[in-house]
Amino acid sequence: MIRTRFAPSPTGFMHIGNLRTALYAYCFARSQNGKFIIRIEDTDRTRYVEGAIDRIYRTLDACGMKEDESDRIEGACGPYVQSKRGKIYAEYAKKLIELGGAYYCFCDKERLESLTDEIGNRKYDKKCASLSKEEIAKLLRLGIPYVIRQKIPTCGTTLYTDLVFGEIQVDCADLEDNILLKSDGMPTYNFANVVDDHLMGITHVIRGTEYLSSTPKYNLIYKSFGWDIPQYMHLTPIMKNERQKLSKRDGDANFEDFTAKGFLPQAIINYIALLGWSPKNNTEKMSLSELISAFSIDGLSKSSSIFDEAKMKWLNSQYIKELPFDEFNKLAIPYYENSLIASKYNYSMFSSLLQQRIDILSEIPEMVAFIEQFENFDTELFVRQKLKTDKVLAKLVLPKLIDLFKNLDSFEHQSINDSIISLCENIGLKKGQVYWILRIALTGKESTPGGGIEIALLLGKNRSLERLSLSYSLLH
RNA sequence: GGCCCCAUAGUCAAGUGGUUAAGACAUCGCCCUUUCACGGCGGGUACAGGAGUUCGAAUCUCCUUGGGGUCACCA
Repeated sequence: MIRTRFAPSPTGFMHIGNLRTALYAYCFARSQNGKFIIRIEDTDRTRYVEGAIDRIYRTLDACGMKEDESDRIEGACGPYVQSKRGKIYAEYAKKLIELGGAYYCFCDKERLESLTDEIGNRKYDKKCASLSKEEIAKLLRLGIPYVIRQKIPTCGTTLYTDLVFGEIQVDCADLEDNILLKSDGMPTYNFANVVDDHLMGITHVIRGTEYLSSTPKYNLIYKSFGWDIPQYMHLTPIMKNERQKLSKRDGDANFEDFTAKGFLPQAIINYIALLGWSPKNNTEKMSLSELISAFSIDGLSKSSSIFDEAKMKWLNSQYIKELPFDEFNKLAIPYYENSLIASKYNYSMFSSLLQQRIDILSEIPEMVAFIEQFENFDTELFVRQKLKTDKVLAKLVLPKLIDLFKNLDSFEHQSINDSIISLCENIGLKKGQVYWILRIALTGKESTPGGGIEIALLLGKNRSLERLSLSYSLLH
């Protein structure tokens, strides 16, 4: 049985890169009829952020990824929060010492710092590795603070096969005797991840490449214990540009910032799935369940990829377009409420125009602002080379449009259209020319959520007339 | 700096010794049209550089260059 895990640290918000790691682990497990486990890695209490765990679950829920075991879903391998597993680590650390894979270290901070070299790197010199049993017992009795360090062979190489990168080989001499158990009794990642992955029966470890070259070290621990080593899939980072990882600070890498901006969770999931992985058949728009059935390890990329919000926007627009109208309208309401038209109109009129022409929901306020906002605008907008319209033509047409609107019996789409057509015939202009002038005169905007008639209908007869007159006066 | 890893267009990416080097986003042009948008059609743009191996290399090897990761009582 395949078992994968997502093991985030509750140190802040849910980063897009983390989400993608979770997504791959989830898809891989589901595609193999395996289990997906969530484990909270909170052994560093100084970095703990209140509410971060909730955010992790909230994000996973929003994306539709349901775990099989976690702190909130009972499983056989709990607890699923590392801070609640202190005793387990202590016990296994002792055992590892007995097995010769670790040792007590009593060196204090000052001594450790004295080991720092010119470039600022520091490597422990294994001083305590040669302490005798008696010395150790004595120091322990004296209550000297200690840590437990991994005992790494002084020579030889260690290697493993990563499922995406292939064979990775590292010289033991390049590895350090890392701290496994801190002086506060808590384990470091170096130890906790090994113990937990083993105890939780994880068969495939899926995580970022920052662990690619330290994995041999972890494998040494598995070997000391005589445990089976899991399979590894290391994932390349998502970059902001060629040289920087997606930054946490800018708020552009945060899942909830994206949803607040009006990105749909399924679009986000879909987009990030494609960053670093591609399906065999090249399809791009895929639901979570399609992602699961298409997922395969050999589609994983070895090189890092740059996050491109423009493409995610495009995907988002695809999802928006296919939403049932009522659902779109419902999602759009908060954005209307935050706009100049708040509680003044029947929002669904706008929704029917907007659904086909926005990429993200947050474009809505700007798109509808013209309804309430009509000020002096640049009359150069009347100039449109393709249609051969200009200010002179606008000056000619506007009075006729005003007359036309005044004399309209019924103010609805069909009748407006009919009279505009006959107007065009009378003065020998193309429909497009008149409509362009109408739309600009009504809105003062180059881009609007609808055409001239739609806008006129939204505004109503009186306001349309007001605006036409005002625009006409601007031409003098 | 040592060690590990990576390298196809502006971006994501197919490609695994023989292809006119896919596709998508973006961009540009045209068409449709009641503007923009939507939609349709089309264009330009890529194998980082250099040596090999081979009849033949984006694909294999080496070097160079560029980039990333790592070297914590952080994960």
